[in-house]
Amino acid sequence: MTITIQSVSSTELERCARPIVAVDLVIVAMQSGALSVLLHRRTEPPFEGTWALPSGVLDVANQGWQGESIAEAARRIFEYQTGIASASCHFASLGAFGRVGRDPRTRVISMGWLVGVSPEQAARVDTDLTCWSAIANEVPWLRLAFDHAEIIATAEATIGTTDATSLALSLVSQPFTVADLRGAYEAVLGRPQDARNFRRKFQRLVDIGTVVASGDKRHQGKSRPANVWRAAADQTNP
Amino acid sequence: MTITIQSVSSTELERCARPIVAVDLVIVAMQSGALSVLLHRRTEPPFEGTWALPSGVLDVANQGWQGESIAEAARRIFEYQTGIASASCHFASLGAFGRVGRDPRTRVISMGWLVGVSPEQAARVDTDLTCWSAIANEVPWLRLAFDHAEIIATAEATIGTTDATSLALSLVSQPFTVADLRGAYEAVLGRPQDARNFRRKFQRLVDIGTVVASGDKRHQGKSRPANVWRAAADQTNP
DNA sequence: GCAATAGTGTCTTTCAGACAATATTAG
DNA sequence: CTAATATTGTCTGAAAGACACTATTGC
Repeated sequence: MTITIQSVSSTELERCARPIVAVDLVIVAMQSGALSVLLHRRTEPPFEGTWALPSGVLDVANQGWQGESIAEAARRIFEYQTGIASASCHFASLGAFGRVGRDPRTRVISMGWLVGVSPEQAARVDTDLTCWSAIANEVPWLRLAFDHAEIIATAEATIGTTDATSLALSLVSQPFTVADLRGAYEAVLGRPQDARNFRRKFQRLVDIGTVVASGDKRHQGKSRPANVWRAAADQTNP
Repeated sequence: MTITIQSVSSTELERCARPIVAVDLVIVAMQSGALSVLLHRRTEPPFEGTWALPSGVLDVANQGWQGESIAEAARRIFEYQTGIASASCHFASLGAFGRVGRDPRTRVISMGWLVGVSPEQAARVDTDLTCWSAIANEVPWLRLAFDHAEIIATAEATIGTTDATSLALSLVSQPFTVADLRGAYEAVLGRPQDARNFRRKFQRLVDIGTVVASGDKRHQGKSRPANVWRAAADQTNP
């Protein structure tokens, strides 16, 4: 038996039911040396009173034509929810989360995005109905709204398998010392990094131009001053 | 200035415009030693007469409640379009493709999926309005419908960066010889593999149980018979 | 014996991880 | 001089790539 491949007809395309497409943000920052996720407390059903990821709905009709791209939506919703300019932040897609029933109201396909922000940026977020929860802390995950625990688990897996450099660079204040960046790597990778081996890895980042010397030095207390560095301009992933 | 994070309200969720969510399949198979992609010729606008990837629309309302998950949709549409049982095939998500204007009719967010099929399965697909096009062949990509050239480019990038083992195992007939699998690796990686170094890599797959000896031997023409092997049962990615 | 493919071992390079000593500042 | 942090170099093991020979079959 052979099969002939068929296209979706235009009439079928017009008639068929459509889901909502949303964006869920896993916004991470360093809090006292560990990775934390930004959560906010829901004030209406469903899941009223539980913690949830910041999110928003993809714009399909505005801006004159078909709305905005998914990456644009992620940045717009991030800026709307946090007030932070997205240009200096690291964005990485976590894929689609489309389980049936993940939102009991209607069918929602959500695109997960991982966003890394610096300590200064993180400090600007209002903590009224929000909190930064350590990602290693298992307790709150059990009671998160929707499938947000699954999205955070995917974020953890993505963080663990992709190159840590872009994310770590987005988590440190600019400019930074080698020790600062090493701390970010340790937060991202979840394990201590040997200072000497890390310096070798850092040197490779210098050699390929990912980080550049700022020329200044910085010293804290009574110790030898450290050289300070900056991420090269093109470190954000669109 | 501080910002308070807000949830999407239920009324906004009901009112807002919704996109179509679709699935585009990059179905790959080995054709005379090289990777090929299954294309079909469109018979209606838009892009009438041009080549396109097999695709379908996510089911949101049927099956009683909210329809099907994205992975279920990918397998359903694959089986509908090819007649091949999806259980023995390798599925990997390529992410979302949601550029504004990618479909001129209406806003469509498409989930790309990479599917690897064996030569026997590939041979079952009718070649009436379809073709297997070598993935290294640049010419047809220029004239593909929608953003399907971009999806195939993403598939190539994904193939080049992820571990080739699962995909290669899905591309060979079962059972297979070491030389068969090496040919699949060469097609996937796009470069020749040294037989001796590959045997060492293969031995690691045996050691961790990814492939198991079938016990038989196979010989072609006048040469020494080769041992034949099988992929372990749990090689498909859902 | 000859043709053809299957299967095995060694050397080198590269990268990651374990490990200790020296350098520069404030006090 | 002491405290504190910054910076640098060596050894070792794992894995990948380059490379040549032996083994088993049909004819």
